[in-house]
Amino acid sequence: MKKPLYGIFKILYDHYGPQYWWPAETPFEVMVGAVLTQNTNWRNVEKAINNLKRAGALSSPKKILSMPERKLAALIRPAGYFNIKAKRLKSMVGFYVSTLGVGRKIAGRLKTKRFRDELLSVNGIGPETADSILLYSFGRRVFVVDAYTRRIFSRHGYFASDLGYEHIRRLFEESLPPDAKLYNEYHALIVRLGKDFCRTVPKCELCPLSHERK
DNA sequence: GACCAGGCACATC
DNA sequence: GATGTGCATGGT
Repeated sequence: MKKPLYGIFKILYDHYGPQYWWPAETPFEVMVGAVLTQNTNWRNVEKAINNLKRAGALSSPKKILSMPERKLAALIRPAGYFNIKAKRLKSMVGFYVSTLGVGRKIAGRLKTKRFRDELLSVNGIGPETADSILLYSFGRRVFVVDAYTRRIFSRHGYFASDLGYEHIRRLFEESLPPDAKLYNEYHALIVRLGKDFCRTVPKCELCPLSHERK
């Protein structure tokens, strides 16, 4: 019998302690980072975010909207895919200003399901980016699934490696207490574990979960 | 020089 | 509905 997912959380938490996610100064910065980190090393994202900060582009969403796309792309160059991500940032910030409202008043009234659907309709925001924004920027109770989650838990036999995003998300949400703080910490711990051990080594004996393997 | 990193949209079958 | 491909930098 496999250890419950909540048990895995406890192992990780005992091993690593709190992760204090998301690494950003403001909720808006979380949203920008969520787009920039798509298939990209966080170190590269940090360089791009620092460029944006120096340019004053994170102090107000409208600065990003008024900035020429080429200039925006140049600033986020270190994060890779800079042309496509410049477009995605523009559409994401457009949504932030128009639909969510600058004071986030509208967002507060949206139910999470509706909020998620709205985010998914924005160009450049897919399931993981939407869920990262919902959880880490707005504190909504949504479990974030990423490549590490899929890789680690499929290797440990919890599901097939090609199981769909929504199925994996549902599995975690239905197996865990409904607690946004828990989801926050759990996803961060999974990423921490993935960075440490589960990159290219399928079975690493140093992994804190290795003794849980059947 | 190959391989990878906290995905997504779009084309094609 | 599933599968393949382009997007791009910087670290190991």
